[in-house]
Amino acid sequence: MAGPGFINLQLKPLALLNELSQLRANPAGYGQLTLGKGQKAIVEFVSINPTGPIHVGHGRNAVFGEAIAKLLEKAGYEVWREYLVNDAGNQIRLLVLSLYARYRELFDEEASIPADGYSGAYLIEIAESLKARDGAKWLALRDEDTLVSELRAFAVNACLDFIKADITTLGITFNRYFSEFAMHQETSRMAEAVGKLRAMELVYEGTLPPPKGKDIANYQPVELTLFKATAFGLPEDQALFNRRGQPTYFGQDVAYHYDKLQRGFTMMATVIGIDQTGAFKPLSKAIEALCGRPDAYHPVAYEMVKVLRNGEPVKLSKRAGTIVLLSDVLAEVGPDSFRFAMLGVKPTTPLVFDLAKAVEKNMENPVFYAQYAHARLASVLRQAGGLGLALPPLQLSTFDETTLTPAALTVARLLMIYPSMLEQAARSLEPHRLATYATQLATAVHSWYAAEKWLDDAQPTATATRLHLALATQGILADVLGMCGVSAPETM
RNA sequence: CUGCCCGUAGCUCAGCUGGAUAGAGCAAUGGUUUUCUAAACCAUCGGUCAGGGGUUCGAGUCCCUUCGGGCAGGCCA
Repeated sequence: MAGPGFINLQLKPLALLNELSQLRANPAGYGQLTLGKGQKAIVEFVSINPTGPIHVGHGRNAVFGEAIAKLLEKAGYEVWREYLVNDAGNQIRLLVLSLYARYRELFDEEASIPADGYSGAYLIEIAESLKARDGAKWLALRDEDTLVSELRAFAVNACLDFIKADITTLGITFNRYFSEFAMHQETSRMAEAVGKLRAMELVYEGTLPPPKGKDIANYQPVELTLFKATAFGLPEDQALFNRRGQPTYFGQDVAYHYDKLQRGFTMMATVIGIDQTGAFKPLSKAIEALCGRPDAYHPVAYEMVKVLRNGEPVKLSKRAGTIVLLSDVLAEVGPDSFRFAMLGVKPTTPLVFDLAKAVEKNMENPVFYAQYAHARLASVLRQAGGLGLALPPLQLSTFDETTLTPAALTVARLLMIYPSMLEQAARSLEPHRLATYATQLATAVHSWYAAEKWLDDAQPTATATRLHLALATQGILADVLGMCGVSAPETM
């Protein structure tokens, strides 16, 4: 952290004064970068299939995505936040049929949840609201296709309501919940994208080799519409449509990202789980072909969250109903401490989330440490005001760097690297640097706080210099905590 | 079998484009409030950066390899 040498000795005289003057002149804009040059960026995140409530692991996605969005704004992009509602696949059919089984159970009618369906208790709740809305209206209807088309919107929206409640608790707002189903209903993006790729001779009709690593009974090769991923050095081509002629997941993704390009986004970030990373290689190549730029698409993969309860790992399974709901955890530990815990480690590190420790309100929760540093500075500045030690104007006659102690200079040095830290984090889409920086700065502040006699009438210039630095530090702490989505309390 | 991710102090984790004696918090031990928030500070203890080889003036960081752990590998979702 200290790096080579003693940077504070290398500081040119007045460098700190100039820096603080800039900060004072425009507190909100300090650290604002121009990397994005006002270009349109889209951050797609969460995007969980609307088939039920979300668990604690999805919270990591939400927190990371929001922090990336804030970073890109800081970097000078015009940022759009989007949730892709995957309501076009077969899982929605299973969801509706599972819901319908629960619905029939409410009337003591014969019912069975499909083999690959959803048996979680939340569907009982949703079935009850369906019954409340429509009564016995659907009991006589047994045709599955009709059921799916009639109840699709209700089922999806009910599940989305669960998800949106958690999103709201986390303080996140999406510009749009983008319905994949609606895109296919209302536009011809799929055909357009495929046509464009075909014109580049990247789409052809052909057969794929049997899948490796797994034996599939009765495997029958069939001719499909394929994207020529092998042209980009990937091991296999990728199917755009399945044998029934419907778009595959890959095909839907290609169409969706083509839509993003048509909407004018030149920077497309997507936060996805590590288990999805196999999919983004061919997708990134398809996007590269569609827009002609290899740097438009930025997938950000994050590792899974392992949850410990009483020291034992909790197995996460929607089907078994053993998921740890995000809403439960948020209710227990609060959004601030959850967000900071999720942001504190880099996304490629598997995160162990200990429920017992997350509930504790002590140093196991670093968010308190950082917030406390902010509150302490606020307290000093309050006291100064009460004692009539109001800050004189920030200028050469009232600011003397040579009066600053080593602890204060450590803080000053951290303030001055704030913009470069932000740039680094924005360039690499690594928001965990924000949390790391916040903790570093808080550590320096606590040491500083304990080392000083803050309000010293006998030494007005030294006191004023300290207070100027404290005010600036408080501002930076508040800013970086805000970037993490965490509050910066004046008192604790 | 193939691909991706990970392996840093007893535990949970940092470590910017390779740069000087590897850093925090928790845990352990001992100190610090006649002044401004002790949810804090200070000191001590604790690491052959999984093992081995290579590139380099210099490697936790880059390359190869071994071991160990995780996740993927339909036209599924």
